[in-house]
Amino acid sequence: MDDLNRLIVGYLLRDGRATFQEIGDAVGLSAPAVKRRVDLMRARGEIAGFTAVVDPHVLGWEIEAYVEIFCHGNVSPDALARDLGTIPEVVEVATVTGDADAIVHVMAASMAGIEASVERIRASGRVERTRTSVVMSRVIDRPARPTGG
Amino acid sequence: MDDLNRLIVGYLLRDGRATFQEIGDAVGLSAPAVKRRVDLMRARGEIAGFTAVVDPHVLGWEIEAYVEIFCHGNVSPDALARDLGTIPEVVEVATVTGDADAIVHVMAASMAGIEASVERIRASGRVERTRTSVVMSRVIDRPARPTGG
DNA sequence: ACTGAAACTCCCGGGAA
DNA sequence: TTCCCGGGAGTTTCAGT
Repeated sequence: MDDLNRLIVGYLLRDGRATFQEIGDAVGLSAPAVKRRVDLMRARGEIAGFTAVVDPHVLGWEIEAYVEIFCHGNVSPDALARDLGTIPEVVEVATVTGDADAIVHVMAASMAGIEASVERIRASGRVERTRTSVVMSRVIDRPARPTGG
Repeated sequence: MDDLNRLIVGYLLRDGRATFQEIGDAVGLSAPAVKRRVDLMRARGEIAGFTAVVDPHVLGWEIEAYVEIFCHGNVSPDALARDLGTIPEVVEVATVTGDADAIVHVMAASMAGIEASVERIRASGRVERTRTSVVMSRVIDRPARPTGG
């Protein structure tokens, strides 16, 4: 991963549909050279793909919440992935330091969907209790952190 | 926002660099027809843009944290956006119900970067105290929630 | 449908191991 | 020499009107 690739990635983050020629002009490479590098990065998994950036409301995901989960004893990330991976509303899971064992980001079409998801989270394995913070308004949401996939 | 547009968006979420013709074949439209619809959705802001999906580590954002912030009195989303928008490491901000007033997602290149960001968050305006949960491992990170921008 | 432009695929040249 | 990487031209496909 050299600086040239970083430049190309930076360009693609700002405009995922930029032409290879356009990128090439920006970084000082020919279009085929850019394509080769992009193909390589895709093959290596450094670029997972390309996606449209969509207002979540458009997709019908109206409500979201952050659920802190507190577990019995130790939690392995693998177990978490296994237990929570089957819940479609679960969009993000990260084990964290501090009070909680993990933070789960949930998105659903309605409050009932959030409730059901939290219920499923509770039911899954070692979860002792949860603490839910429902999002009232999303103030900042930057593309700096691509969500992977 | 009709079903046809939803189909098109769905296709673009899976492949942000799909050609209009390819999308047209999938949804039963001609390429120009697809383009007109996509242009309209972009103009309306339903599609905010297109971006590459990148492994965050590749960009040098090695460490992330969730910072709950507790404020004096009321917090307006606008004020939050103004105060926190200038901190580049701040990737997500959402006002929430529950204990905290808002949850801030921070990504940085190092723990020092996280620390500096939290310091800046504290310094900005009405923040009374913060509670930081550093991410140990990101277990699930789904593309279902496009990150906006 | 038509025009211009971009993508894709060769093959070639130069520099480093 | 061998391998890697970038440049260039021809062909096909796509974008835009």
